[in-house]
Amino acid sequence: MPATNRKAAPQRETYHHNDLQTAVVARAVQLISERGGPAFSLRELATSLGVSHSAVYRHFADKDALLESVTALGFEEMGRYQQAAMTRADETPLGQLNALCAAYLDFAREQRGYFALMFHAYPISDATASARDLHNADALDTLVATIRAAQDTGDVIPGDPERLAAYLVLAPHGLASFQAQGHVPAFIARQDPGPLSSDWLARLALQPLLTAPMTPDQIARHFFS
Amino acid sequence: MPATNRKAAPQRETYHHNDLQTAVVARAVQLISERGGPAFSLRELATSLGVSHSAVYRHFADKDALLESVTALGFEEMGRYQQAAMTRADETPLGQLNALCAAYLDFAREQRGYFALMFHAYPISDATASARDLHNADALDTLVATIRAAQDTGDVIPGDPERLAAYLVLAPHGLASFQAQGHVPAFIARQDPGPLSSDWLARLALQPLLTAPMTPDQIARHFFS
DNA sequence: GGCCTATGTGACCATTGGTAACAATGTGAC
DNA sequence: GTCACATTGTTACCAATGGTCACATAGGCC
Repeated sequence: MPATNRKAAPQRETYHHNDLQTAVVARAVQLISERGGPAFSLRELATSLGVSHSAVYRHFADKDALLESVTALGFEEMGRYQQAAMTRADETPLGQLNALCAAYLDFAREQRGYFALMFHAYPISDATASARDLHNADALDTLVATIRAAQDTGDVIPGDPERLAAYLVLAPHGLASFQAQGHVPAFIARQDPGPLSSDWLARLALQPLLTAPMTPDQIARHFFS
Repeated sequence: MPATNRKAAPQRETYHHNDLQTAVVARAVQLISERGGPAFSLRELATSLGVSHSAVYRHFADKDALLESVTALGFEEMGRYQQAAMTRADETPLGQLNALCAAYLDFAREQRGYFALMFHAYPISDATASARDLHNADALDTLVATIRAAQDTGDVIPGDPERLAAYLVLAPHGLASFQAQGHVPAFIARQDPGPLSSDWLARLALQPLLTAPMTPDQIARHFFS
């Protein structure tokens, strides 16, 4: 036998795998995360689960269908990042805004694979598009409420909160998009006096909306005390 | 003969193609532009040029090498968009800023294929990364100078021009990234009272930097007089 | 003309996404 | 229990793809 040029399939003793569907998605998530995108073959995925590649087609119409499932999980995960940011942030609305931006950037950095599927795929599938709209509807409520609160405390400039929210999404998304690609342009990266941190980047995006933006001096003192 | 399931190869009468390298890149640009990304096979490219697929390997080490050449052209093209924006814009610095942002968005929309190669590929190749840095160095000079001018006229809020430039790149890039994927989130799209135009989107990104942001009423009057 | 190099060809390979006929297993009706 | 049937998995197969190699053709230079 030519035997194993791939890692030996973990032999299972039962003929049926009992929850192959879940196992396939889980492994796909893992592979995508490891490789920063859907750079795996169905065959290697199936083999690594000790299953023939055609078994996968019992559970997913094709590879795209599998990727859509994974993408949907990505939006859920992103929602969890957002919620965690809200609960973990200090109590000021401005702190929360900062945490929300930072969470977006953390997600793009830590979950490259998900981010690529969610935002760097073309053409975007209908399923992904509606998953995104659903996520946005939720996320927007939180964001707008937080902006309103930050306006009430006088930290954020006046204006229609939903409009400000639109700005506040675009800049972090732009940054996240660079970040996800693994190469933040130098002239942006050097806005950060230290190693790139999400908190820093979030602050950068937020500055234009602040009634009292920090001076470079203040920033240096605040972060490198 | 099974004959042509693909479009018949345009027969050439000379054995040598005389400038296959150029022809390959040109056709690759065309295919990428038509399909919004590198969704073509070397074989179909070669066949459409009336050449065997292995001929391509005389001029490019592999497919990635070809894509890198195309990507480099993308940065050149983007530079032209930027320059055109500067010369075509009305004479006020603010108008120029708006035109620069709009040009970025126009590029993302009109040159989806280039944009995808340049900014939505992962991992980014070294060649692409340095092409980008080169482009950025040029583009940044223009941008910073324009921002400075707009600050002098009092249209743009004070602050380190390079920092403002960083923001001004991030927001349009975020927008462009959505746009390139063909699905601008609803809550962002509805900031625009009319059909999505780059000019509108540019204005959206610019608003937070303005000393006198427009009201929705003003915008409506300005665009739908 | 003769030689060397550049360029193109066809045959071949392993891998990939996908399909289909078939085999093993679970399940519900009787 | 067992018998039909739907699930789930397997093997064998297919066409397309990126890539390599030995070979063919052409151009340039002596």
